[in-house]
Amino acid sequence: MVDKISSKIQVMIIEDDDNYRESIQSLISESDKMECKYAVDSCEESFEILEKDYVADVILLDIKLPGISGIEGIRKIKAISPTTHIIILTVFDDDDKIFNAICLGASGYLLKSSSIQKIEEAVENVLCGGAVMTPSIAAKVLQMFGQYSQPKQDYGLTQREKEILRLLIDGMSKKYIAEQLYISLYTVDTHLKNIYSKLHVHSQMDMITKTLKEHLL
Amino acid sequence: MVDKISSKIQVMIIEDDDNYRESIQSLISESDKMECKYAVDSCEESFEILEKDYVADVILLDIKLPGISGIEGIRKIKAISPTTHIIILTVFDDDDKIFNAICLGASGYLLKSSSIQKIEEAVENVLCGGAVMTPSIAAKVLQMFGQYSQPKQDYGLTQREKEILRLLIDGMSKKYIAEQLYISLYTVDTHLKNIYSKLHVHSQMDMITKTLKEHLL
DNA sequence: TTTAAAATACCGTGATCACGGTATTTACCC
DNA sequence: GGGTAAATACCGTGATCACGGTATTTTAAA
Repeated sequence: MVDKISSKIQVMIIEDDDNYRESIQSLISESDKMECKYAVDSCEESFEILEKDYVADVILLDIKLPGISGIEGIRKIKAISPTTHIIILTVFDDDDKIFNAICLGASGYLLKSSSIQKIEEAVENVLCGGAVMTPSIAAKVLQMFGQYSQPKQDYGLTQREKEILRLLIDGMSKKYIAEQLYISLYTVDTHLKNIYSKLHVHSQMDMITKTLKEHLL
Repeated sequence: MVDKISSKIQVMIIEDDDNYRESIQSLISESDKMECKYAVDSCEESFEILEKDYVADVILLDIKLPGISGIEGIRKIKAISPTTHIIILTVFDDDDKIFNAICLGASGYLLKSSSIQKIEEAVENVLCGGAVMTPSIAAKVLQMFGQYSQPKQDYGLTQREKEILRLLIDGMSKKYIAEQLYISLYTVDTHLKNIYSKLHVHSQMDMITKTLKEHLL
């Protein structure tokens, strides 16, 4: 038997800074829960390993990498090994890339300055289906969430007007709406005129973009 | 001098479970960084205290409360004391309420089962402008983020088609777009026809709703 | 009970749109 | 050099839209 089956969590590191990579690898080696068989310096290398038999439970992934970047790598890694969880591990200056990363399916985002305890904790958490973020990242994510669900400005639409707006957004024509609501097409027109006036728009298109962008309704 | 000015972080607790409240309060009292002068069992009580001189740095807030709920309370607390950070502290069964909470301006969401170390850590983090989430919450938040920005389906729009789509979403008319791009109105029309065909829609409205809802572009 | 707001209905006109054609030029790939 | 995709241009017709009026009924508030 060449390879003894290990019950430890299989962690892979993709990081081009030799010092950091080796340092993390040796720290992980000291853990009794985790094991790091492969620590590579590019996504390309990791693909080769993953395409063979090796199954990584968690990959610690740097963003700034030569060749295929970490962000791009996420997609491919997920494609080769869907069950593998990815934790982004980087310095804090990538800002907008973070969002790409988490949208692409990374389960966590940690600073390189994080302690080995934090990393171990993160690894365990993502294996349980959780996600991990440093507070600064979390704050940004939450901030975006806040923006996303603010009705902020109230244009004083009446119930009927909102109802008609909803139907229009669902793709119905004025004519069809009139039929559905058992009212005259002229009435729908009047409502529409009032909505336009309240929203300060001059076409259905403007109205719909405004409604969807500002999350009215 | 009645009140000695303390340099410790001022933490307030709003929690209706007597046991839990008192237990947390006494644990905080043991900390040399935090101090808990007020531990109340309703939002109403906290309002009174905040409306006087007292300034809380952080409030640990339960969601399920008699009278004004924690969710509703957030808004008022923020109104009275805008600099106060709020950490939701509750059992994990509120699910959708979490999102309301974070959208309303809570800086963190912890489980009641969290250790005092985690709580202390969280308090320090939110004071630095960070946010804190338990991994399970974070996973949900990220999941929503992922949905929000997936192009998933590619309709094979060409560059020019995307450009025109963008301009239409910015509220421009076909005629105006033609002028801006120095092309004929007929050409815009042709592009539009092709876009319709690729997106399987039959009007600008449908096109825009589809584009915005599916986050194409 | 008076007032105001909301919902309803109607008309006409000019503008814009959707969509069926057809056709040419450019660029790139095999 | 032939094939293909992309971008460009043109035409006509019927449908739909935007918007200016005006006006009645219903409902709710004062």
